[in-house]
Amino acid sequence: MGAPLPRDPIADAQRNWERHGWADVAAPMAAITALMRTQQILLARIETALKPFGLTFARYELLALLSFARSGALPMNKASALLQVHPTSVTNAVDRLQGAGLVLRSPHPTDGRTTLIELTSEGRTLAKRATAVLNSEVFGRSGFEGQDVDQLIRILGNFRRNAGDFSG
Amino acid sequence: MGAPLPRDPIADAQRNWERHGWADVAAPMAAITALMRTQQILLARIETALKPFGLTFARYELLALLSFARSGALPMNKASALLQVHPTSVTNAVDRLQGAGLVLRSPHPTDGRTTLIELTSEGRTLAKRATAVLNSEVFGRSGFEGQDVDQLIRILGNFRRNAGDFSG
DNA sequence: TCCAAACCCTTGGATGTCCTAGTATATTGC
DNA sequence: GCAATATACTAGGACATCCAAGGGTTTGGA
Repeated sequence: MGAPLPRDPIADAQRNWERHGWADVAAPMAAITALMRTQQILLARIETALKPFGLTFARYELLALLSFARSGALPMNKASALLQVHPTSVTNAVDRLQGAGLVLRSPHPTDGRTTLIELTSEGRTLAKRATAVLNSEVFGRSGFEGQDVDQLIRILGNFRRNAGDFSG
Repeated sequence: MGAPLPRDPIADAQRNWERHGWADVAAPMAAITALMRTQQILLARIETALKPFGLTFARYELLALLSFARSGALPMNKASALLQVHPTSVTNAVDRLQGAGLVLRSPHPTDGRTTLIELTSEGRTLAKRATAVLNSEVFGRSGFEGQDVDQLIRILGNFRRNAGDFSG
């Protein structure tokens, strides 16, 4: 977006919070704001890596999820639950993936309400190639140190459990 | 979106990565995926808290930024740089805030290219009230433990510096 | 001086997310 | 068995983000 700022704007915000008498919540405010910004940076990296494949992160996630399902197929509602996004977002992603020939919709054998998303062979191939690039260009160069990765997994895992994402 | 899942889908993904021979990047993948999901949860909480004020997080951030500027005014490009979002996103936010009477555009006194965003008194009042609610309902109940907040600030701060957000 | 390059903001288009509402199919209870 | 309730997916709309392109303003070098 531009050259680096001379100072960390989030640290400045934290100081502003403290100066205004909100010292008790200044640190969580800073942590949450930093998390939002970090997500933005990482998402941009991921989208850049996926662009050559004509994929976005949302579509890639669905493709990857399907590729790990033994049968290569999942009901839409199951995909929505596992990806933890709104059902309409899955509909949107499937529309586009289907248009690109990477997945197809098929009726559920026993439940007429349910639609199965099936990976095509093109979809499976593309998922594999995209994963290789993501692994090498994004996850392999995350910029997080080894111990920090473990800390993040622990802290964010606790948070997500408390937020009701999973009960395990 | 629904009931908690019986198992953590991100931990499952991490196991899938390891099982497919990508053990070297499985942990960063899990950390990054968890970060994306956490951002989603936090954003939803923030948007819920701001809804009664007719604000979104993007608009709130701009309002808050202005309220900390001594003069209560900032050039659009400065706001874009400090919030670290694309200039068009600022245009969009200003359009809506202006429509709500919370800010107004005024010409820069010496540079004809630049537009200043000015907080109105309604804007200043609303920013104050919205901040109070965010502090008590979101930041004050973040769900992160004290030490973890410090860890997050440190880890994400290092990441953002390495990513070129700031040089400090 | 003067014109090209740099900078600032806005418009238009593509994507993704969510919410609300509507249609179709299953399940449950009387 | 049939009506009421629950579940699954989709259509339409509101927002936010980014990119590409365009028009106006400044700056700086020839």
